[in-house]
Amino acid sequence: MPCQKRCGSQWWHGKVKDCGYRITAGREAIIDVLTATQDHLSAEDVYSRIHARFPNVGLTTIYRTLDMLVQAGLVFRFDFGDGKSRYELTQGPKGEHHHHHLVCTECKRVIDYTDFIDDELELLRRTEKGLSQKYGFRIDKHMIQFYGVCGDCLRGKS
Amino acid sequence: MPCQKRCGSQWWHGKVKDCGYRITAGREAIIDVLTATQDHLSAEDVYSRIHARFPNVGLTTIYRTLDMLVQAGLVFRFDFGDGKSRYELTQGPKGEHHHHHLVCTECKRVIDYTDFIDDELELLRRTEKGLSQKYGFRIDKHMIQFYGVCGDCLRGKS
DNA sequence: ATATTATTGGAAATAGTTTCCATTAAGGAG
DNA sequence: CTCCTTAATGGAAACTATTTCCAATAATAT
Repeated sequence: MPCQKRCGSQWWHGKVKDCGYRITAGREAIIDVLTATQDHLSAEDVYSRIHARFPNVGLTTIYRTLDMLVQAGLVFRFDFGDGKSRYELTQGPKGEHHHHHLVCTECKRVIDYTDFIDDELELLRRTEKGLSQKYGFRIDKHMIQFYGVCGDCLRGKS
Repeated sequence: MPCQKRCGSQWWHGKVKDCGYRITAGREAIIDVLTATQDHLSAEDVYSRIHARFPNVGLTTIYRTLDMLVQAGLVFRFDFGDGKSRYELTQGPKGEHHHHHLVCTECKRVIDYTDFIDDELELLRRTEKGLSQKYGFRIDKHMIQFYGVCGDCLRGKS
């Protein structure tokens, strides 16, 4: 696929190049899809959204590229317990919206929350520091998820 | 499989029965394996440990039983990013050792830590309360994991 | 001891993800 | 701008963890 027009969003080019990866139209398209959504997309989700515009981008490339973006630190891979990986930008073009997740174990709905995030991040920073000292780890990222049953499912039941 | 001798550990029988499940030798064996280890076992791991003593317990039963134990709240399922689920008792017979995880993304080693856990749990309690009020969730459990590169891998590299 | 119903093992099916390999295209050098 | 090297690609096939199916078996209530 020729890579004619890629002017819109270059904020991520540096990180990708720094890791020795090339900029391609497929990668561009995947980043675009992830940038445009608030959802937690699976590889298949990304594939179908891309396929509409670029019918010749294969599912294999989606997997490969998502892996690559995870390596490069641009994307975070989540597991919400439904058997497939979900992908999200670690941060958008402007560094916005770091959040944590609240997962309904009944309907599998996932809520992003940012409430309390400041307290959480503050504690996490302290914990990260302590852990990295005690265990000699270099800590790159964290993950916090709460699991439970959402209001709808609670009402729908009992 | 006849269930001849199951006197050792009955602390979990109540929870299982309360959920309408039966006590079987296979379930007994699986709980025993999980109780006896500090590791993060996959279904296959559990299978091979059980198979030594009970050659006629099938892998399917392992999966089924682990699912059931997760439902009953006795076991927690983790995903450390290596493509297979890992299982751990939510708490041992005496409620000991609640911990969080530190995962090396290079060698996949997982360290259980309990340092800082008090501060973390205190914050989590507050967050849980706030979240459940705001979003109407009933929160059942949480998961905190840190990802990074362990000391050995850091040294082995650069 | 018996009847009911959940649990079981094994084979086969499924689903997500990875591998393989010949082809194509990105990015640096000239 | 063109050439060259090497990474990236697509599609089919392979792989692996997990689930489904079903007839046989065993756990509990009576």
